[in-house]
Amino acid sequence: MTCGSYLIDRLHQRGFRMTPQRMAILHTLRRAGGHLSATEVFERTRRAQPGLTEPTVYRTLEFLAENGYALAAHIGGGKLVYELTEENHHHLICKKCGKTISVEYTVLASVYEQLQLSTGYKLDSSHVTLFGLCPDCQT
Amino acid sequence: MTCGSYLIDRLHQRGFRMTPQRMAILHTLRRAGGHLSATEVFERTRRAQPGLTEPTVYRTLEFLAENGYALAAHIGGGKLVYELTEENHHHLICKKCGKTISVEYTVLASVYEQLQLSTGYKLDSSHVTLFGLCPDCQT
DNA sequence: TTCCTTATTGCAAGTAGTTGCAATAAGTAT
DNA sequence: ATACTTATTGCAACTACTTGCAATAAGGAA
Ligand SMILES: [Mn+2]
Ligand SMILES: [Mn+2]
Ligand SMILES: [Zn+2]
Ligand SMILES: [Zn+2]
Repeated sequence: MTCGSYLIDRLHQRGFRMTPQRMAILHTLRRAGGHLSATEVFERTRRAQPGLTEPTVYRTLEFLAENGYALAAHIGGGKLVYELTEENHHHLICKKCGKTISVEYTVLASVYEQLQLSTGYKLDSSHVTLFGLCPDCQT
Repeated sequence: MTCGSYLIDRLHQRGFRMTPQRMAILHTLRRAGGHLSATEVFERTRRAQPGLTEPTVYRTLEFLAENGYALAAHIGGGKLVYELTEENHHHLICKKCGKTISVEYTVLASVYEQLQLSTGYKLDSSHVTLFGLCPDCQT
């Protein structure tokens, strides 16, 4: 039916509920395919859900990310974006022009394992964002 | 004299100016020793500089970080903090309890070099923040 | 269907951070 | 000292994000 239906059982098993708002926000994320800010999600989802409010969007996105239904990424300048969980990947972002490239999930795996051993911290090893300067901006 | 005096020549060489506001903000950062948010910097610096405004604080901190006079770090939840450049280090932050530990600068050097070779990006290799769960929060 | 519990939402008000622009004042030259 | 250039600031208005709380409604039980 709608594009969030597949989640209903998983939500219920954990005591959560499916709502029209969550359904619509999931639909927006699915349709976008890539990274969206909370404001973008709000503006796009509102078209199908006129009553939708900003706090609901912020809380829903946080909820989805915390429970593994979506990925969050800090992309610099304090900006936070979300996307639906697809295959695992990381990002390199150019601080100057904003150009973003994806990095294989496996590239960071060994380093993170080493750090986990030496510190005891269990590190996020998915959807990590690294910053730098792209080839064009290194003048 | 005041704790930002040592910067005056370096600023002038680049066409920048030293101001009472910058001096006072540098003094606040120096005295704190560790990470401070923009709001914390504003509230502390205002005590010595009553006319100081928020935009000036935000712009000054951004200026200091962009020009290598201070370090910025995203510490999760969209929070951004600043500190004066001392010895190089990274941070591991627990997403649950917020506990932060420092990591040797050298730990990440080799990985970042490899990534630079494979992507062409020149990556930030100082004051990197990684997220995860500390030993206590891994239940 | 109807009732019940409580997760979730909307509202209203608040805090945090940003931006355009005119006024100020740091530094330099005369 | 004085005048000049323009980097920097303060102001005001704006956008982004958060929070407490009462009202709503999802899901389960009777
Ligand atoms: Mn991504
Ligand atoms: Mn630090
Ligand atoms: Zn670039
Ligand atoms: Zn912890």
